Amino acid sequence: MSEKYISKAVIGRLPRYYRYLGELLENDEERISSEELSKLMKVTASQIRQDFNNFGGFGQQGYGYNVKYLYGEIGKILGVEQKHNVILVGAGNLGSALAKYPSFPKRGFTISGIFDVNPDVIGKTLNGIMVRPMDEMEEFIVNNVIDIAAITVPRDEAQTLAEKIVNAGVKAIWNFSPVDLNVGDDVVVENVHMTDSLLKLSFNLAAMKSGKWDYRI
Amino acid sequence: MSEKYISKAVIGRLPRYYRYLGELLENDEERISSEELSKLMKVTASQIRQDFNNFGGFGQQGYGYNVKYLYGEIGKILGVEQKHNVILVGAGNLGSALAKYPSFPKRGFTISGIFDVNPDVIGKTLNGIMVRPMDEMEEFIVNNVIDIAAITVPRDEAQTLAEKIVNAGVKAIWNFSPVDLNVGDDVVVENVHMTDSLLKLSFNLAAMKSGKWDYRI
DNA sequence: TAGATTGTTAATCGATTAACAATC
DNA sequence: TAGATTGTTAATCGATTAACAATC
Repeated sequence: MSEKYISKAVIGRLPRYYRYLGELLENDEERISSEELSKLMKVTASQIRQDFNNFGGFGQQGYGYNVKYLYGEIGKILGVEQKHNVILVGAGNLGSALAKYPSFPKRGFTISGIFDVNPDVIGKTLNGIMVRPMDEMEEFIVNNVIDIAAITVPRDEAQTLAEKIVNAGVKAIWNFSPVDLNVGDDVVVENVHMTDSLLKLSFNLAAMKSGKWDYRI
Repeated sequence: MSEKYISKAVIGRLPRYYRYLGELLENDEERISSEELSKLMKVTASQIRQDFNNFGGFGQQGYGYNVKYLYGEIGKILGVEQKHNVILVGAGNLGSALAKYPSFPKRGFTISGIFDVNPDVIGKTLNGIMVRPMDEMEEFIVNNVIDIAAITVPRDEAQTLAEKIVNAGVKAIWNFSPVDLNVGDDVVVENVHMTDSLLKLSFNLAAMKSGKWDYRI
């Protein structure tokens, strides 16, 4: 296997590059050097060049990087070129917010199914998509081509549902439940643990105020 | 300054420890060794001991760690002992979801104000809290003791509002807008960039399917 | 006391930064 | 061609893991 190893650190930075390049593109910037981008993003130019060169050379000596081209290449790497079918598992407050979030369709992520156990929401529509009973989820996954399942159910239901989702053939889970899901290693999981995030903020605030810990990078 | 330096990596792991210890406590576990916890959390026992010892010795040789005590100590470190007053800046889909999220009050984070520019939502209530006009935000911050502002407004409004929030005296921003906020270094910012998170998932899915990159830890 | 397990030092590993030759 | 800036190797820095002495 001759696959190039890409570290978690690099992967974590790619969406941020994509975001900044998208903004530069909006502002009709044609080219940018690693030095200029480094000032904008507050990282080192060296890191930018190292990061990009994990995927091959996108720049040109003496010129820098063509913004449009670089944006496109990083988009390809991130899989934004392909369309993705997403289901929402859980139509509570967070699920509803995701259903209406405009950035996802813009990036090619289409919500094609929403599922919940609550009879009060089943049959209602969220952003034009009908909420179906949770029982029908597996059949729906099998009959449609679902790439990603976003899980927004309560903690204790998440693992069981994740197993059903995986058994039905989904290979990517976007997990908003405050648990670490246990799935096979042919399935990728990305967690959004909002409470963890809030506690990190709380730590940093307490650390700053107390002066007890030096916590910055 | 004799403050102990705590790395970002360690801070990032604290909420996860807190979560696991909370679950152990729910299950009436009295003690746990770093070895047992390491199996549960899928990290090394060595890392657990190193992490805890950043803050002083919480364990006892030959015994391990007392779950209740350790949970309490990490809670203190994370600032969960104190009550926090939070305002929501932006009452759109995500803001509404946050207003109704039950985990936050449970951890001592009280939403005491919600602000929006949209006349359609101003005056309405979210989870019993009235949505106020954005104009009133700064006065509200000054008159109340606000610890944290959660920003869920569109990208282009985030920086301007962040400045107003900071000028009014808030020292912690929980940022859900897809931009990096520019604030002084006496203000802490924690980002929840959901699109970035989705793109990471998309990358990992594409990498796994294509076999082009070896991307796991 | 003997066994278990922490706290902590030392060794290893990986990621970031610096430097510079290659080249547009 | 000369100047600019990349791509890439080497040096540094930081984080993780291993090992073990301290001690409950």
